[in-house]
Order: sequence, then C-alpha cells, then structure tokens
Amino acid sequence: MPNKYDITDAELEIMQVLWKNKECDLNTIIEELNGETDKNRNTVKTLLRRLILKGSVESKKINLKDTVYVPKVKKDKFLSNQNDNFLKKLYNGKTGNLLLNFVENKKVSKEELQKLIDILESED
Amino acid sequence: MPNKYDITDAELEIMQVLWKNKECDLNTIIEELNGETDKNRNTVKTLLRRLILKGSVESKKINLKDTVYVPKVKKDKFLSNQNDNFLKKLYNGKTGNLLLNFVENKKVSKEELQKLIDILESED
DNA sequence: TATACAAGGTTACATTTGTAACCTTATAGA
DNA sequence: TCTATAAGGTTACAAATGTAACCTTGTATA
Repeated sequence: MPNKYDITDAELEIMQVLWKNKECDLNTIIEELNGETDKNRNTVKTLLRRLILKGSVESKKINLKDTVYVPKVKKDKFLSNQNDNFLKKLYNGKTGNLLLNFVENKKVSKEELQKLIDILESED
Repeated sequence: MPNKYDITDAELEIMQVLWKNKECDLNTIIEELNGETDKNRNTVKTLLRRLILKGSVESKKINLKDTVYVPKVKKDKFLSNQNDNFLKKLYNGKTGNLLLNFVENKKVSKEELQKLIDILESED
C-alpha cells in the first residue's frame, strides 16, 4: 500500500548509502552504516526487503550467491517530496513561512541570502 | 519516556487547535478539527491523554464536569525543534543545504529572498 | 426522584516500525 | 567428497501510533 516515497527513518539510512554508492552489496551497506548507526545484519536485510516491497529499491542478482541493491527513487525527488510534506505539516505549505522562521531565529544570514539571489540571477 | 516535544502527527493536529485558541475544551477541539480531519471523540480524548502524559498539554478542571486543555509547549519552540530534526535528517543539519535545494527547484523567488534581507536589515 | 445523556477516563486493537532470531542453500576448504 | 560458513530470505516480536469501543459519574429533565 505505501508508495516508494514512504521511507521510514531506519530505511532512509540505507537509502543514503545507496544514493552515495549508486548500487551496493549488503556488506558494503553494513560497513558504511557502522559508525553512523550500528545495525544487525538481519535488520538491514529486513529493511532492504521492505524497501524492495515498496519499489524504492531493486535487487539485482550478480550470481547464484551474490546480490546488489539499486535505489529506485532519485534522491532529489525524494527530498522535494519530504520538503513538501514538511511544509504542509508545519508551515501551511508555504516556503515563505519557513524562511521567515529561519530569519526570525537567526538561522540564516544576510550573506547567505544574498548568495542565493546571486545564484538565481546567474541563471537567467 | 518520550519528552513533550515528541509529538506525533495525529497529536500535532490537536496542538494546532490548542495553540490557536490558547486553551480549549474538548468540544471546541473536535469542532475545529472537523473539516480538516474527522476524528472520533474518543480518539481525541486518547490523544489528549497521551499529550498530557508527555507533558505537552495540561488539563484544568473548570468544575466537576468540565475540563479545559492548555498547551504546555510553545509553538515556536516546537517549530525550532522540528526544523532542527528535519535539517539533521535530510540536510546534514545545514540550513544552507535546504535553501539551496529551494533555489534549485524554484521554490523561492529573488523577491522573497530580498524581502527577507530587508527584514534582517531593518532589525539592526 | 429516577433516568438518559453528556463529559471525561480507561482499555483494546490493528497497523506500522525498529530490531533481530531463525531457516535455506551455495561454496570453499578439510 | 563432506561440512562449516557466508549470503540471502522469512518469520517473529516488542514498542509506537492511529483509531475507537467500553466504563463511570454528574446533571438536567420527564
């Protein structure tokens, strides 16, 4: 029932590794997770299975014994999706409201904002 | 175990009503939720109880029969908290990364950014 | 004054999520 | 060739979450 963008926190950690490495075998995933979060091998396998169930990840068999996992959602699409949900949930869906909050709480400086304007201007 | 800022999605809808009305009785909450989300009276009671358990809400008895519910977390504190979590989870904790994403996806205009700079400048 | 209802509190239950044990099978080394 | 191990797949389980039924009790009204 859940779609491929419905990715839980634990699942996300795995997606991050997949996005970083394009595709990955289980051992690599576990290795990269260590330090960040310590997860049992079986836990990772279950998370991968759920991601596959939802269509967020695909498994490719290399041979009878080995498998690699490939992300099937693009990171930038996922991020847009998360941004939208977050804005909808807390800021009436309006980017402006969130930005205003950042400004009010000094989470962003004049210089940063100016740099963003520069980027926008360099585009047209 | 969870602290007063650990508010779930369903609980948040109730907090929004409480923040808007300062304090509120059950009927008002249910009334205001309708249209937005349709929740059974008992569902709302359970959510309120959980919020009270965590210290996010306090209940004040008006008389033997009636009660009002008062938010015990400030909305702006809650929002900062949510912003931090969101940034940590998806943007390495950096406001700049999120803003850059907004710019790249045309979620924010030059004019908006300029307005924010103006606000910052009018403050000092 | 007896009783139905409204208000609040408590218990229950299915689903989702995080975590890990358990089961199979292919293969490398004894 | 036989067997321990590594790789992958499946099942299990507790905690969190969303939802609502069930239980008490004060009170208005028949």
